Amino acid sequence: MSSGHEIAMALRAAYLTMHRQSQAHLTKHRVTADQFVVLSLLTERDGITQQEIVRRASSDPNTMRSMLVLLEHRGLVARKRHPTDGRARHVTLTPAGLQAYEDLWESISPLQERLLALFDPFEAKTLVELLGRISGALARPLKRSSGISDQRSDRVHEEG
Amino acid sequence: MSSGHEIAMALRAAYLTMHRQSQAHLTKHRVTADQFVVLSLLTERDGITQQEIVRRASSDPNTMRSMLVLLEHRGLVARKRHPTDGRARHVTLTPAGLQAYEDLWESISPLQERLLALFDPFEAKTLVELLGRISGALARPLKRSSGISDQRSDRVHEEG
DNA sequence: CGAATCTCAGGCGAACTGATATGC
DNA sequence: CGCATATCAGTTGGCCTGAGATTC
Repeated sequence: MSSGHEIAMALRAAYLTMHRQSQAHLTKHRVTADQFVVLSLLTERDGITQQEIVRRASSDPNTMRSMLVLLEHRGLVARKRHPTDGRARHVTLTPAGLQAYEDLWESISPLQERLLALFDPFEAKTLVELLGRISGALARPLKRSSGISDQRSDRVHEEG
Repeated sequence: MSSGHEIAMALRAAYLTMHRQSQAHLTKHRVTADQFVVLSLLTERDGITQQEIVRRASSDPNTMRSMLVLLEHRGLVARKRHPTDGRARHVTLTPAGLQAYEDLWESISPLQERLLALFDPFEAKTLVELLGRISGALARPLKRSSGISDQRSDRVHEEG
């Protein structure tokens, strides 16, 4: 029991199901689940580089750029030059973006409560820990990110 | 700690990381991770309807049709009329499809072992159970599937 | 110089909407 | 008839490859 394949299929089913539900809750705001993720990352730490967003969102530079350009056109984020590194972009949430995020949060919070209600506190903690093990161990060095450290550097744990 | 959002982000990161790795391992065979999932479902139970595949793959009819048409053009699956229901399609794996699946399995098994090695047996079982709770509880009645019962019916649990 | 960050062009698989044909 | 299954047309967002510009 519990082969690697079984874990993979369970992970896939859980993610796709949740993702569909998220999409459904957000679609009336004309925002996708992935765009919501980007906005939420910016509320957690505003003013970071695109590369940093790429890492936190488990995405890639090209995809993230087009997403951010789209969000910029809607006035939800601002993309300025990084003050000390001319190569990088300093991405921030606009007031409209923050407002949009709060509206989106209201739309999606019933789903998140429903998700949380499936577990007792210990189970929830366990689940997050086990999932973190997967993303931690299987994460690839996409572009060998060394990090600019916008405000403070968070160590990139290179797996041995 | 462990809010609904935190669970969702951990789930997302774990899935996307695993999905990228799977893609990378399969790309040399010109098969996507989702196509591999379809093939693996057919090896578990061959000769089922498209609707059944849709449910098991957590997908939708339109997407699944185009995937199956693609796999049919490559000679990996066959799509015939269902013997007792003229509306349905009876999807089977061709010999070439079975061979392809075995090759794909070899390519991807190192990743699956790596995935499995992250957990002790109890953790693996726990993880699968917790993930199953998510897909079970959040699954939507996409089209209110009643099931044709290809070989035996598996009860569709309508949530109350 | 090399390396990092981002930009740009283009292609592709998957998900979706909405409408339609056909058989139960 | 209603309903279920599958099909078809078309759109979109996200992921990818590969190339290039700019800056460190």
